[in-house]
Amino acid sequence: MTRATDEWKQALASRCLSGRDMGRSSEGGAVPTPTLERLSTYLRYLLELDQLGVETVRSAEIEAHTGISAAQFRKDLSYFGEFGKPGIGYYVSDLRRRIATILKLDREQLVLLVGAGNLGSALVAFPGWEQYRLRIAAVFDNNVAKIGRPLWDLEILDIEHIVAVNRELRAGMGMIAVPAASAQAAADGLIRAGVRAILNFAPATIRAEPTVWVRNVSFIQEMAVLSYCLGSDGGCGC
Amino acid sequence: MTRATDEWKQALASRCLSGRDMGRSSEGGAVPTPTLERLSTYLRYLLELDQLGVETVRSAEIEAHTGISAAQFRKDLSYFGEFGKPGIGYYVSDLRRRIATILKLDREQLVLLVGAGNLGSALVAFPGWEQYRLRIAAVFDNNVAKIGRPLWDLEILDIEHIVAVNRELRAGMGMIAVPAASAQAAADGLIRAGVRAILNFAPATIRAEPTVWVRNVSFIQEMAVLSYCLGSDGGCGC
DNA sequence: TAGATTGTTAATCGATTAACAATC
DNA sequence: TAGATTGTTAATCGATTAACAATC
Repeated sequence: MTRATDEWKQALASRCLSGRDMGRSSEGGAVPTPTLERLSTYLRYLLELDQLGVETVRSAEIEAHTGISAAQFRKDLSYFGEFGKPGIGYYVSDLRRRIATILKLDREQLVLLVGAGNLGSALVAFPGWEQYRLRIAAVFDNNVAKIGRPLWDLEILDIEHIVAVNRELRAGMGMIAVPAASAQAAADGLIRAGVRAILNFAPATIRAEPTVWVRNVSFIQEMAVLSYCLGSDGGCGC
Repeated sequence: MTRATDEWKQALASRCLSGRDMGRSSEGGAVPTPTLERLSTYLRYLLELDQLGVETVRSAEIEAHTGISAAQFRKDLSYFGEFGKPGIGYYVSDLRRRIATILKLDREQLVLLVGAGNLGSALVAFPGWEQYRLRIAAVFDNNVAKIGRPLWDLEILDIEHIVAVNRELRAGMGMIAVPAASAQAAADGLIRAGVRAILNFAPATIRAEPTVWVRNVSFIQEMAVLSYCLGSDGGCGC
């Protein structure tokens, strides 16, 4: 058995896994992680309302449509300033814009994708990126049979060239859509290329320096939680 | 603007979104949701160790390889009983088996998938299901151009037939991999078919009775959180 | 003005951590 | 036995909720 070095323990602990670290609001206070996660849900609903031409929205309506309580919504916003008018509510397009700015989604953010398999293909084809001003700028793989081939409107690039490619692109974010066994190598490549935030879809734990943010999406873990809930008629932890 | 009925508010609140509801351990106590989520991470690591032929593992090693603290690991297990031997650690294959049983992954669990697009295709092709004893038993779509065609080793079925099909299969879980606009209809179909737990990949809020468990996987929300973290050199909430 | 809804505070609730007695 | 590691308790920490004064 390998034992963790203190370095690696520290690296893990200081990132996303412990839930201990906080964001900073514009006023310097700490922003809870769940607040950041919910901001994106508010943004989704506000984009919907904006497209429908709705002008104002009240916190009670946010609760009705997202399931997040009105009090929670107002508390979440309070980390970043004042957004509404008592007696009226919130101006949809103003709030949408301000939340987008908080999340740095008011400018285009480039994303590198590692893994041109089925999941990678689905990620590139996902139609929602544009609305959030995220753009997958390049796709990489280590499979010579795939390199050079197209993946939708992108050409699959050699993972060996990731550093050189991103010297041009300067993407700040990356996604890992490779098998678990290759996930760490993919992360290392992204980090060498200058990526500072990584979304990992592989069922594997990624090691990275504390300056690199890593979040994990594991649908198999989600299904495991739901499996536990099966059979319980209420009061399940999910 | 539509206002939420109390019914619908209640339905939302009593499911997964608030984090208020708890699971129940075998001893009747409440199990925190984060504990259930971590159990699946432990299981993943234990499956790895088991395949490597490792016989015992200590909580400090769990911490080193998963980033979840040793104290947290022991606390999580304590909701379900005693699993280890002081001075020794845990027997890998025993612990693996017992965690699988807690998560009801000691038997095959059937899953219905709605949506035979790129994401649905990637989900069917995902090689990890078998290890968790999850099996996608049928795929449904409402697109006549797709119905009847194969998706890997499955035939894409008409969503209209979902109730009849699941009268045979008796799957308890479902996954939604359709555009946001169709997500609620997909959920309604799954629920009519008798599914009790749903994993929703669409960026949409699903309404369901409190007896149906819903969890959401939203990679765009994950990317939004990471986007917020960009630029902060440390102390980001993710 | 009267009614409605915000922003914020304090109270509650729940999860994580640290420490250590029990025990292999 | 001595050393190691568990299971559990109590303390800490953080997030959610409820209530209400401020204000449109």
